[in-house]
Amino acid sequence: MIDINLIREGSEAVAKTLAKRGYEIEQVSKMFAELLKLDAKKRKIQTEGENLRAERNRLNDQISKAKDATERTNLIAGTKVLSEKISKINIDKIEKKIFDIMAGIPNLPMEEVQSGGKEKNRVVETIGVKPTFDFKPKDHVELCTSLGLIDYERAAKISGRGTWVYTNMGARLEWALLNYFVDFHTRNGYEFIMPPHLLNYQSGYAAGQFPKFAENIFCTSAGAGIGTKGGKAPKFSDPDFRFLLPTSETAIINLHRDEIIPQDKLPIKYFGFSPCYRREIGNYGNSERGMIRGFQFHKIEQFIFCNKEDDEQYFLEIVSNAEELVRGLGLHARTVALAAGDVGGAMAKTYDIEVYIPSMTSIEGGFKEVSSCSTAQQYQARRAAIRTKRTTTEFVHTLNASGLATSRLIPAIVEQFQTADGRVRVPEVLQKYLGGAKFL
RNA sequence: GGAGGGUUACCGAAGUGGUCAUAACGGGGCGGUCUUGAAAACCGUUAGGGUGCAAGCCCACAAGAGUUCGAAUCUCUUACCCUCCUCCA
Repeated sequence: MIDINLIREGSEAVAKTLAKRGYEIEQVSKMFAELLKLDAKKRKIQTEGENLRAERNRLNDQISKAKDATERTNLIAGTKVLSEKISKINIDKIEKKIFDIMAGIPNLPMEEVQSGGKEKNRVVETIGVKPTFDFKPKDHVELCTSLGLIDYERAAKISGRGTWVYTNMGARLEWALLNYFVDFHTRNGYEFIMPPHLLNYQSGYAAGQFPKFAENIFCTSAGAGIGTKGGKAPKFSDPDFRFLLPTSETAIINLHRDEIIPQDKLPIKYFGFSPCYRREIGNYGNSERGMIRGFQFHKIEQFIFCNKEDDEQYFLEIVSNAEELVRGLGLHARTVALAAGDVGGAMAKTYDIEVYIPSMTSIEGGFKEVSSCSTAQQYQARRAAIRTKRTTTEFVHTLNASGLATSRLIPAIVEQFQTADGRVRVPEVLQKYLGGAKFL
């Protein structure tokens, strides 16, 4: 949610900024005109209501002090009229309209963010060197299967498409990656968070998942289920409604929802671990075989709450942390500054770290995102009401970056580190977590 | 799942239809005055939101709805917490 004052004070400048995301200036201006009209109307109605209330409060005060029954009766009659008028004033409807428009406005890309869509993304950093092979390299699905790291077929049997089972050294490799990340962030002074995976509606609402993006989310409720008497689809209104978090970020933001964080607690640096559950509607294609995209994957997320002037500093910090993790594994990857149109709606600036997967070279050069590093500035904090108090209360800035997602690292690792004899070299930093194993 | 009890400020807690939410009373933290220093005492502060140039006004007693001229107080719904029973890794 952006600050409505920005639109009140300079709707043209805001429209111009949104145009960087590909919005039509004319359409945006029209929407703002409508919004400002509603806003003025809302404030007028609100003032009217408050004046009536003030008058009623005055009369009510007099009722208890009335000298005789006649005066009392007259005063009561007066307040009755006022109450009648007050009950007719309904501000909820107009407020909801304003909220709906505001909720639909994405965050404003920062000045340094390139205008335009994906094609304007810019590589800002190259990590490692592109591996070369003097034999015919295999793809990750083949390698993971032949080495017994992942069982795709049985995963389909027990769960369905878009899932996989980690088996044997595959499971240990996954575990090793997570350990490597946990140790790294802990060393850097971040606090480890393991949130519940099922969250309530309010958390989804504050994080912006509901009601607009509900179709991307798995939802549950106690009454839902096949063969259950009275089984039904989950509804928001269901007292047992929960949803499976799409990233631990959703849980971490909500940790401090509706709180005023004391200055001496800032910055708060967390890293969270959870599986990420996503429906991925319409996102499946042949190009994303194996574990490139699934309904459930593991991700460690860095998350920072800070004062606004520290935003830049911590943005650089979380990007460099994510790069450091990739570099530590010895993988070839790159960091890309996303153009405005490719930056997620809640974010003001995003750098993606993309790892190289040789078998996918034909698609965008074979680079796949393993970390998305962003600042939301005040956008998320405003919706979740997370503030701090200096001279007045102000919204904190929130920043988040994967650190990292494992499901795309395994394909990158097995493909980049494969040897002519069909084995895979274990990155040195992971060996201690794998009992010293040098090869898979 | 069953039966009770609760939710008011930083904490404890009073208030049971208007005269106590400018929140009684007790306690802790931080800052200040005073002091050679400390203690004590005193003052300020320790979570708010909306609107307005401002004075101010409105809202906030877990959340929502209702009764009433008027609700912290009465009624209903929901959430959360505690105790006991039941169940359980």
